[in-house]
Amino acid sequence: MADQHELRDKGLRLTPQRELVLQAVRELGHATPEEVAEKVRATHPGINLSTVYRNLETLENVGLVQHTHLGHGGATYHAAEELTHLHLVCGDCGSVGDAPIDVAANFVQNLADDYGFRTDVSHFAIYGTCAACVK
Amino acid sequence: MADQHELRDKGLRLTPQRELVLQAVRELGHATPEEVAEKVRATHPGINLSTVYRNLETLENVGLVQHTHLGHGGATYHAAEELTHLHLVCGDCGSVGDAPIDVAANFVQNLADDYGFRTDVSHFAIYGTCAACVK
DNA sequence: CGCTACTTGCGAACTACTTGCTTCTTGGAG
DNA sequence: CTCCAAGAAGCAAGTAGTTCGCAAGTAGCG
Repeated sequence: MADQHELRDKGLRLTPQRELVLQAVRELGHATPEEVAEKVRATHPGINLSTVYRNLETLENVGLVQHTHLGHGGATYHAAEELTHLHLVCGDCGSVGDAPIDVAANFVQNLADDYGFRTDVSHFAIYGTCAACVK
Repeated sequence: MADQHELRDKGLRLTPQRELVLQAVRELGHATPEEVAEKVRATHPGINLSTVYRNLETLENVGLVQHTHLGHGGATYHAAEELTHLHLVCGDCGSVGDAPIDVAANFVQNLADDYGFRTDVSHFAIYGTCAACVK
């Protein structure tokens, strides 16, 4: 598995727990640490919450996962491969929709041109009201 | 004061503490509940943190202040009058810059057209790297 | 196969925020 | 001007989410 490479290059190991955490993130799409832990417990009940937290942090350093703020305060994790969309969080119903990252391309360009600011659009959710709740 | 109106219309009161909280938010531009509390304590040392939290919530319901997520998890409050800009948070140095809301106009329009999503751009910070750190 | 450094599990500690309860205060009514 | 009900403040305990310390376990190089 290529993942092993990413880890070992930094002197890290691919432990069963770590593998499970990564797999859980990939399957869940986006999930809070708590949700990841729950998922992992399905196949490995003894895993500790702090292990999940540590592994998410580790995997993030290596670049295999990334976190996003969806608003409630807690971070939400993604597999790095999926980071091609941004999140539309509805303040009314709480749903989280996706949109391809290029709807923001123009916006990102504006910020780069006018402020020299290099934007990571997917890091924060976009807050508003979804189509269903607007009605 | 007009504020009194906004409050009383909803059966709420204008207490010294509430006034101070509002004033602190206005003076600070944007601040975490903790920072507001600290500011208020300068002139009213006995104020309780929970009072600040409750007042921020109350003032938000009335529409005099609004909160934004800047990322660390805690909310950040603004006076409603100042909500005409969005926040550029730098992941490297942690600085928070402002940008007029119209740089996002295009982006907002895209989301509205393609997804029927009504965006509140200022609610979440825009994450990235500021000009100074890009160098 | 053995060793060493990285990891895990677990409990306790922390931080940021919330809630319950009692006492005090605001502000409209009399 | 005084009274009173409802709202608000203060305090303290509670909760959620996350981190830390340390002893025991284990991946993986040699």
